Amino acid sequence: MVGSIVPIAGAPRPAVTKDRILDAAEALFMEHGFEATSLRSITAAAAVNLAAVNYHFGTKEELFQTVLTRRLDPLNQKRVDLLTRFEREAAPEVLPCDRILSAMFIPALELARDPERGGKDFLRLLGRAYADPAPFIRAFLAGQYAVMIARFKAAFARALPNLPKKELSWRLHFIMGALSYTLAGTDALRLIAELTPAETGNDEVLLQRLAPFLLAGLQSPVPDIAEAARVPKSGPRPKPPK
Amino acid sequence: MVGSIVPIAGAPRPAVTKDRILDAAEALFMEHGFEATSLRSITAAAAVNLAAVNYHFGTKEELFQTVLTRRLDPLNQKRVDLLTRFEREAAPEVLPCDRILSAMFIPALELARDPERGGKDFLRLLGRAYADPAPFIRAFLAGQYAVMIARFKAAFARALPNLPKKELSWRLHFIMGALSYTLAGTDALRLIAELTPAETGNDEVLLQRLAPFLLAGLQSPVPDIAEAARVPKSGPRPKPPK
DNA sequence: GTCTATACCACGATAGAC
DNA sequence: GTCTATCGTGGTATAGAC
Repeated sequence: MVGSIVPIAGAPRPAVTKDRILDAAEALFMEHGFEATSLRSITAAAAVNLAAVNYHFGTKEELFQTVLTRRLDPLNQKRVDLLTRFEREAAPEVLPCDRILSAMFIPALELARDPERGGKDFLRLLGRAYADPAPFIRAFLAGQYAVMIARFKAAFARALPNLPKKELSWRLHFIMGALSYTLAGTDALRLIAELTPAETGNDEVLLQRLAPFLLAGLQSPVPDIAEAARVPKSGPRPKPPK
Repeated sequence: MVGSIVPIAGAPRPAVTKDRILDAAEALFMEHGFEATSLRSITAAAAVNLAAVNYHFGTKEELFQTVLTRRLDPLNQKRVDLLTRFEREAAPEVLPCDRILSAMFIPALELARDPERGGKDFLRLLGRAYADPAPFIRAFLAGQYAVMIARFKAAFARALPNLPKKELSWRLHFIMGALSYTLAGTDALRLIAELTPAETGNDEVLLQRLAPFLLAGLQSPVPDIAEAARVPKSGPRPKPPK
């Protein structure tokens, strides 16, 4: 496996082929998405041979997964660790929702501010991957997130004992959707909201605004779905006589 | 233009080449996404020649845009019309937030229940397109949504007079994110939330749950961003002494 | 105007030489 | 480990048949 034999000289080898490919791939995947990024452009940017990708990673898909795992594994681990720490600090009381959400957001904010680990660009890539229709990407992310989501869901269930489990599942789903979409960046969509690039470029402020928004939805009363299931054909329901 | 001269016989011409391509493309784009769908698979499914796409639509991108426009233009027009109608019915009082959200959701629900117009499958395609990183898709959708979003933003601004315009822009952005992600379907992600396919398959119930969630966030008090801007390095802020 | 056959170049992947 | 050569498939363009 990698590193079974260390290099003879511990000198500062700037970047081995494998790392050069990973760095170039992260930047290009981030900019153009998975399908639109060619292996030829990656190997050209990394100044390595085309076949090196196949040798080190197998397929383009495996390369993509490696790019994601490199950052995502530590991120989700930090989230779980931070949640555990918050819960212990709050014990014996139940950790409130806003603190649970903080345990999800704070590690992401730290990552966004650390250019050494990819910074906000990686969060953009992650958000895009989260919305990608490619089955292999969806299956991969489901596995990556499964443990973290289960852990956070249990924490929310304790904080919201009156919320049905199924409703909680939906709300977590909505939260992940809004979060990933927001992190994916806005590009042309920022025009829709009439936000200037300066306002959208700061991920910290962005997540600081998103968290209260999601918190309010999470803590809202349970809707009566059974009654509202039949939607009138564009017809107004509580219409006043005038 | 199309239809400048009607066919000599008004017979039920089942499907001309152009429509056959559009129908096949819609189904395949929906199933595999834009990049992963080949023109050869589309023309094979439509039983037309490969070059017919180039003749009728120019490029693959233009074909994709045409597929989207066919459903999206009427959908957004209905949303604006319904909002206008609701506002007139509520006059002279200001239309409340939940009614404004209804004007966005009801036409989408009707579309989801109409297989003749693509049904829920089209909404899935739309949600995926909304999250696609391809620049041409983002720019296209920004243009498609610009008028509708501006109209709804004005309505929300009247319903929430104390909410700063900038905060409202953000919240609309979050709403569009959660909505598009939810409509895009869940596939592998539904495993994260531990939802069964039967529970996720019903778009009506899904949107009925999403609307109250978003409404609560939309109406939540304005957060104090200035003070919260500095996030501690994983450090707990309101930590009680123990 | 419509449609077809065909050619072109870039892509991901792989085998085999070095 | 690295490289060259090559294969099948992708989007695109065009010449020409109906």
